[in-house]
Order: sequence, then structure tokens, then C-alpha cells
Amino acid sequence: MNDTWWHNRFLSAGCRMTAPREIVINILLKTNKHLSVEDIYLKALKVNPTIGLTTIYRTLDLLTQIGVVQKFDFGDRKARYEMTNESRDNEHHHHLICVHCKKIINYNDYVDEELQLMRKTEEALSKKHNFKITHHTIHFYGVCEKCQKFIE
Amino acid sequence: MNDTWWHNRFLSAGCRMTAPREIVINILLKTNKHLSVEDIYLKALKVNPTIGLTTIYRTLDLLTQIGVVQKFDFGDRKARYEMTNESRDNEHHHHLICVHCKKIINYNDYVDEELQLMRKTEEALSKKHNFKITHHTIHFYGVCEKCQKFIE
DNA sequence: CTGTATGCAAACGTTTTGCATGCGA
DNA sequence: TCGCATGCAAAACGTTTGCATACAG
Repeated sequence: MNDTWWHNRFLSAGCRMTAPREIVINILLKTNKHLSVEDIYLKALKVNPTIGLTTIYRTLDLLTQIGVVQKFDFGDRKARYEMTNESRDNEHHHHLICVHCKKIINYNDYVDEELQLMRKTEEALSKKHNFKITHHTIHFYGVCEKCQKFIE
Repeated sequence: MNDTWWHNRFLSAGCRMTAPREIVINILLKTNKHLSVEDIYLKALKVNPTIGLTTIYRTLDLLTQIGVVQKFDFGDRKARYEMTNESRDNEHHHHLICVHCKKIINYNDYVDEELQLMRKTEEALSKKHNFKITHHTIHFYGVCEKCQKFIE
């Protein structure tokens, strides 16, 4: 239990592995959805009813900073979190978002071609702007099947 | 003054062209930055000191809905706005974001290749998920030159 | 004239902060 | 033990809403 890749990141960041942090990580490991803080909080309460919302916020912040999770904002002014790719069956993917109902769909079409292009772009950008690039996101926005019926 | 492309969009959306709306559009036309609501509000106050913050919010919402501007959230929980591409010298581009200082850089390297891939992906996604896709974003996240000095 | 657009103030929901206590290493 | 981590309550922040007034078409 103490030899997971995220455990090691905690240690090298000088952070402690505590019960609330384990709970949050386990919640994120068990889903392939993009959970909001509230989602995570409610699930965490079922495991430990005394856990505080603030702790969830602070844990997610920490996890984001040490690269264990990725933070998203799909436009509904709620942060959403997802484990980074190196964990689980969670292969490289991007997002398709309905601007109307905010539904989010993961996709991984053309990832090979995409990764090739992204690597090339990444290299060019790193050089040109002296950035140390850590990750990228691709979002497609549109209107989903259901919502198309309701719009004009 | 009444024959701009955005003026026409206002009319066909059944909306009135008013002084505050012109002010907001002009502010966005004059910059190539990604302004927050507050940025826009402060600039608007210099033109018309009685303009209300609420009006800025409502105007930006409207402009987003009729496709005159694009709304972004780069992770600092502040909406940011940018004119859509058809205006100005503002060609197709994407964003490079420093996760530390939140600086945002536009880039347009490999846009041709990118657009080709995106069109292909878009088509595949439209078909597979029955989405009507309107636009896409690509964000690269990393640490900028200045901030690298401060991080370990 | 009619109804959309505005500005103010007050409400809202999410996230952050201060502080005393708890607990991991 | 020592200092990071926690939980609570309260504050902060960006944004939204209700309502009376102003103004475009």
C-alpha cells in the first residue's frame, strides 16, 4: 500500500500520506468521470463522516500541484478533477463538451496522430518561449444530440 | 458604424445595439489579450463612468451566445474573453499557460497540420456522438521561464 | 409607445482563510 | 516531539438575480 507511484510523489514533495488523502485518491481511482469537489466530498463522507470540505479542497490542490490529478474547468464554474494518465486504465484522452447541458464525453480518436503533432508542437513551444511544458488539453465544444432538439 | 459583422449578428438575434455593448466590443477589439470581466469593467469605466458591472457580465454573456466572443477559463476561476477569429488580425491560435503565474501566451505553430487533424477528429466525433461541434480549444500547460527560477 | 437593456443592491455558490486541535513521521 | 494536516466557522471572491428606471426601435 505504501509503494504506489503517488505515495512516492507525496514523499518526494515532503508531504504526509494521511487518511483523508488516501480517501480522495481512492475515490478518483475508482471513477472515470470528472468529479466536482462536492461529488468527491459526498463520497468521502460515506467513508469518513467527519472529513471536512476544506480538507478536500486542500488535498485536491496538493494533488494537482504534485501532478497526481489534473484540474479542469469546463465552463460551469466548478472545478473538476481527474487522475493523471499514468494511473489506471485511464489512457490518454480528451474531452467533448455540450455547451448546453455541460455533459462531458471522453474520446481518444486519432490519439497517435494527435500525440505526434502535440509532441512536435510542444517542442517548438518549449524552445520558442522557454516553457517547461507539463501537459496539454484539447476540448471540443458543441451541442449534444439531446440538446439539439431544444435549440431553435 | 452600423454595418459591422457583429452589428448584424445583434440584429438577427433580435438584440439592440446600445452604448455599453459598443464599449465592450471596442475594448475587446483593441486588445489581443485575454481580458477578465474586471479588466473590461475598469476599461469601460474610463469611457463611461456610470456603466454597471452587471451590464458587463450580461453583455459578455450575450456576446458569447451569439458567437462574437469566446469565453475561456484558464484555471484561475475568472472568466476571460477574446473576440472570435473572424474579427481583426486575430487568426486561429491556441494557448500556452504558465501554471504558476497564470501568464497566457498565444501560439499558432503548426496550425495547418492541426486544423487538418482537428477537422478529421471533429468529423469522427460528430458522427460517433451525434454532436454538432462549434469550436475547439487546445491548451498547453507548463512553467514559464521566469517561474522556473522560483520552483526548486 | 413597448419591451429590451440598464444599474443598483442584495443574494448566491464555490472556494479560501484564520485559528485551535489532531496526528504522522 | 515537532510541525504538517485537519476541521470548523467565517470571510472572500466572482458571478447572478430582482426590481425599478431608462432608452432603442
